[in-house]
Amino acid sequence: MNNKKVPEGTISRIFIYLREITELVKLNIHTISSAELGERTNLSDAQVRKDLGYFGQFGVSGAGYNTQELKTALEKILGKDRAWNVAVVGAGHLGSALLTYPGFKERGLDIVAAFDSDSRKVGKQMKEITVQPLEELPRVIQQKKVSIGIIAVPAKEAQGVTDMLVKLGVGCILNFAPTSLNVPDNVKVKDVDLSRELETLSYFLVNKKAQYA
Amino acid sequence: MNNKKVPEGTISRIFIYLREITELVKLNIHTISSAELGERTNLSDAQVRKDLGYFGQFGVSGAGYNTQELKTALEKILGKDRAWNVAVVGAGHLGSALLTYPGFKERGLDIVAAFDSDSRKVGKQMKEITVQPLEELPRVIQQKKVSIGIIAVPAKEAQGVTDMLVKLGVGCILNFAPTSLNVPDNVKVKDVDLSRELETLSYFLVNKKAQYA
DNA sequence: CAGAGTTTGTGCCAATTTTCACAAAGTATA
DNA sequence: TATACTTTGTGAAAATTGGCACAAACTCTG
Ligand SMILES: NC(=O)c1ccc[n+]([C@@H]2O[C@H](COP(=O)([O-])OP(=O)(O)OC[C@H]3O[C@@H](n4cnc5c(N)ncnc54)[C@H](O)[C@@H]3O)[C@@H](O)[C@H]2O)c1
Ligand SMILES: NC(=O)c1ccc[n+]([C@@H]2O[C@H](COP(=O)([O-])OP(=O)(O)OC[C@H]3O[C@@H](n4cnc5c(N)ncnc54)[C@H](O)[C@@H]3O)[C@@H](O)[C@H]2O)c1
Repeated sequence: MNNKKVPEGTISRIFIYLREITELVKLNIHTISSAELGERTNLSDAQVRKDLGYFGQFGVSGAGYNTQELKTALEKILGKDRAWNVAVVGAGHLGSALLTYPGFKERGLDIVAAFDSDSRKVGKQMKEITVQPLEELPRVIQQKKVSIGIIAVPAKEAQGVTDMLVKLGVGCILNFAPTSLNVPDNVKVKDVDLSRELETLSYFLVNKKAQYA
Repeated sequence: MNNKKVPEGTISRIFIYLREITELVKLNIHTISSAELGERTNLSDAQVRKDLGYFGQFGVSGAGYNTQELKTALEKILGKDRAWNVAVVGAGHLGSALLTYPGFKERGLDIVAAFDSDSRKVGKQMKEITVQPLEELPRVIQQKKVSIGIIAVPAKEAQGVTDMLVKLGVGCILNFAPTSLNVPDNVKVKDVDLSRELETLSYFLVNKKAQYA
């Protein structure tokens, strides 16, 4: 264990390990080595050990990691021993897909509200959630103690919606709109720009020959 | 200009610059400095210059960059002077959202086919695309010269579908399934794990106090 | 319980990426 | 045209990140 800053990549990978470990516990596998865990996650054994090392010492030399213990420890550290309340703004194609996805709840991410400015969308029921008008946003966000917001509105609406959320104390935002959001330093934004992901892949194709020349 | 390997992050950011520059051209703004471009994209001026520097010299000292020229140059370099054929496998909630999204085509990413193993989904029309049965995949992928595949099937189906695509010569894959895919070295996979993105954000909340302590 | 084998945790090094900083090259003005 | 100002392009420094390698810690077997 050390006090050094944990790299962003490590945090992301830790959740991969946790996902795998959870699977192993279900399969009644009690022990796993960093090498095996790396194999299953397409990462190196050294990477696995180094990543876990940021959070503590969980392993046993010569034996590996106890899956149940590691699972419990990681869940505690990562804040997975509680659920997080999430709100989706924009109940269009993408917003709807997110609202109906059961995988979030399974992982402690509880979508508790959805908003849309279009009256035709308002009132729609999706799973347990009813789409509410944008006017309700301030009240509901505070009442339901939402700490994570998802932006699924068109790009030119994104900054405005973001400002509302930030003002209400939402601490982080997952942004699907292809635009750069401005937020204060204490708010964390994660962009998911799908066009850009595909474009980056296409660039790989453009330069494939070069790479292997 | 140099022959050095271009960092992945640079490639991703270059598309951000291009998006912004395209906007500027539309707004009839003819010139922009690295500082201004950085401002608009939440990146540093040095980062902007260094990134562009991997691809050539586009600026004019004392003046900045000509937006139209930079746009044309970047589009050429990035392979945006042509379109890429994309196929979506899995026409469920997420797949449908992707199929109806007009933003891809605008950026030269042409979804030309969609497949689903569920007969209830097959035949559905979404924009110009009709969902086809999985059996048609090999024929269609080759006929339509698909070079990018999008995996939007459940996690346990993902590897099987991936293997099919890889076998047919698809060069890169955007994977939405929360699982680690195994592919040969010459195939590029980009994972979009939305649960993990949200989890990573929640970790930020857990450690927010610590960060500012 | 001794000796062989396994696996962790981590210091150190290598590679990559970002930031700094400034000479060189331009613009603008009068 | 000269002078002041602006901005680029890029080496060199700093920071971050990933991989190696091995002592130490533990297990397993006979
Ligand atoms: N659908 C995709 O596959 C896809 C892919 C990449 C990026 N995106 C991005 O994700 C975002 C959403 O995409 P989508 O396909 O769901 O679009 P969509 O048009 O289907 O849905 C957007 C929704 O936002 C609502 N809205 C508009 N302004 C609003 C506001 N100010 N407050 C609240 N709601 C508002 C609209 O009424 C609509 O229901 C867009 O920014 C888009 O560029 C989507
Ligand atoms: N919807 C979301 O918001 C969301 C969020 C995070 C991750 N994901 C992931 O994205 C993937 C798709 O999610 P979804 O919500 O669209 O699920 P979904 O169940 O709505 O759609 C999956 C589709 O894949 C089809 N399918 C199943 N096996 C197939 C196969 N072998 N070949 C072709 N098609 C097959 C199904 O018939 C179904 O239509 C899943 O892996 C999910 O975990 C989705």
